[in-house]
Amino acid sequence: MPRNSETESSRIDDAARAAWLYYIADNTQDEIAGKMGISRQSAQRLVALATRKRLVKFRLDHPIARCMDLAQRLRDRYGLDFCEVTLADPTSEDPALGIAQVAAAEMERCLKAEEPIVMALGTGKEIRGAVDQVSPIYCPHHKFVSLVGSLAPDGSANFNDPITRIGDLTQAPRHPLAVPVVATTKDERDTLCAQKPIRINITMAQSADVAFVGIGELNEAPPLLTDGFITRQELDDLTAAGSAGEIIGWAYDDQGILISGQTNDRVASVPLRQPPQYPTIGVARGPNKLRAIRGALAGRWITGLITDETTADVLLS
Amino acid sequence: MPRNSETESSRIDDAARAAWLYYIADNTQDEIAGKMGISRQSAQRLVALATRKRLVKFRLDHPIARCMDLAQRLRDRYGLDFCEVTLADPTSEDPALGIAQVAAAEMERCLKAEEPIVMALGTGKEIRGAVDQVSPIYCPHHKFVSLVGSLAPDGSANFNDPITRIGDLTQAPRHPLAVPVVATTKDERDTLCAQKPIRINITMAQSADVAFVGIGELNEAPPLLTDGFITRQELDDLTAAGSAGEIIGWAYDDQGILISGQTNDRVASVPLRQPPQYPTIGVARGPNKLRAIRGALAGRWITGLITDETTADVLLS
DNA sequence: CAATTGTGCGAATAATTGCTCAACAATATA
DNA sequence: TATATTGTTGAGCAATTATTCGCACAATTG
Repeated sequence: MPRNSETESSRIDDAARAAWLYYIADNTQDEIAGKMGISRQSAQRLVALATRKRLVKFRLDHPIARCMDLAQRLRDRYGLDFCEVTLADPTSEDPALGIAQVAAAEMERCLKAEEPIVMALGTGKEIRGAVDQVSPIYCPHHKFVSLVGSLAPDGSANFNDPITRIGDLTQAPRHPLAVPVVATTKDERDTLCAQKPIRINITMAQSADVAFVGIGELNEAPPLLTDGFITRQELDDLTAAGSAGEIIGWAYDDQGILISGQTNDRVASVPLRQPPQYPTIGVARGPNKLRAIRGALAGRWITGLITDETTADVLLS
Repeated sequence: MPRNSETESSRIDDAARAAWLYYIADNTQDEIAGKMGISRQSAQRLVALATRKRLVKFRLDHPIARCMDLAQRLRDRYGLDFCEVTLADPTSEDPALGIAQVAAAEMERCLKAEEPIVMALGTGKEIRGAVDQVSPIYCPHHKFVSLVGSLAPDGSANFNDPITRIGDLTQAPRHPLAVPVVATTKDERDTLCAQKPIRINITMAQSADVAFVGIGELNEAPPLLTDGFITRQELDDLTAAGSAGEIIGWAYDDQGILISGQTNDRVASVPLRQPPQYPTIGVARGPNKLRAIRGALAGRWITGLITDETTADVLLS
């Protein structure tokens, strides 16, 4: 337990200071220890803390020829307005590795706009990871709106919502959707979505200026299942109906056609348009997402894609 | 000598890849070696190359309470519109350490503007260091103009000019001043500045939207002297006349009043206005710059300041 | 009030990274 | 063509960094 909030925040300050001395001023941890009057180990811990808490951000500014080429070919092949391909680490399991940084850079680009914009966000590890990489920018003139319910299955509000986080970073108004991802019945969904605050948010989301969404797989253990938003039975039914993937809860097949009935009747997310009315960037990578990404591209659910080298390779093969 | 440009650029690509695996994907250099099919040492060298070439950039996103406070007090005390204070490493000799990163972030902020702007730049290690930290952004609608001559004393064009560099990064038009910093005689200066292309650039610079300038000291061994722009005799004369510092070549005293005559009669830089007609950010730190910074503040030559903790401390004491 | 728990600390040690050196290959220069 | 020059490589070694462990301390809990 933290001693109190003051010591806690000064520890973070110290961590930032140590990390600065380490990464920017190019000191060794021994030197940092000397300058800050602490032991070498403590210096090491502070630096590690700063990176863990993402106080330091690494950015790689170099166009890798191969990635540029893959992105161009993906744009051409799938008629995308926007595509970025990042490097890949075939070993890593992290679904957001690399693409989070790229998505964050693109989000930041959107946020610099002088005129107010509405940015719509989905959920998932990729979007959350991207938001975590966004640098604090003061832009209270923008608005953030959630495309998908942010109530956990137990009904509690999810404070790890990307919407909450990016609102903090920008000090801008945020509009989470205070509904579950999937309602129990169609009627319940309709009732929930008819509530005035929810209606307002959905309307806002439908006229957003840009959206960032994850692309969910629907195979063995998709996040929708493991996070308890749908049951094993529902997943099996979706699979049997030919589901290839989902975007903000809407399941579609390999051709990108929405699955009729099933959970789609009860999803409380913002309705998707096909093709989208505004730039909609899909953020996804990894072999288990391939089918879902292909479906999303086939159905023109997205106008932009951020993925990695290996995924891009397969999508083009 | 590089084998040829292809191997050269692919080496940089490899460096970027290695650095990505190291900093973003969190691999050890051993793992990188394995994945890229090279020896551990080569992996180490690639990572080092990437950092040396500034392909990887470190950014610290945390408001250090003390720095925020110092900045606020500097703004209040000297009537600045803008002030940022960064951490300090008392040990380091690097005149641009830390402030370069902050200045780069501020430059990037300016560059996001949709409507075209003209950014004016001075010279010196601080400005050069800042420009080196700017990430490539495609913004050909902006323009960059130099406030000070970019011809070396031997008459050769200086390709390390910040203007050239930032023009490359943004793919925007750049307007260097193809004159020496200090002409041999007043007449020569007048003749040079009367040339049409020079006149055009000076006019553009005078109606810029923002400027970033270094603040030069005029003590034992200022850059103006060591780079051969002025002679020892000229420096001694300036010192005797009470010079405290210089901005883009214009020398002023402790009250910020321009030194009359001397090199100021022959400086081929853009004339300064007092106070400036547009945001003018001074970028400087370090004990040997204190007098120069104080003079610049007293004379209201700048509307903004980027400096470090220890310098800020002394400026406020 | 004692037990528990989480957290930070230093010491020791393991892992990783950086540096120097000598050999060598490619290119430029005489 | 011979010879410098420049830059790259791997090996071994030195320096730096990360991890583990046991202990101490403060806050919470029973």
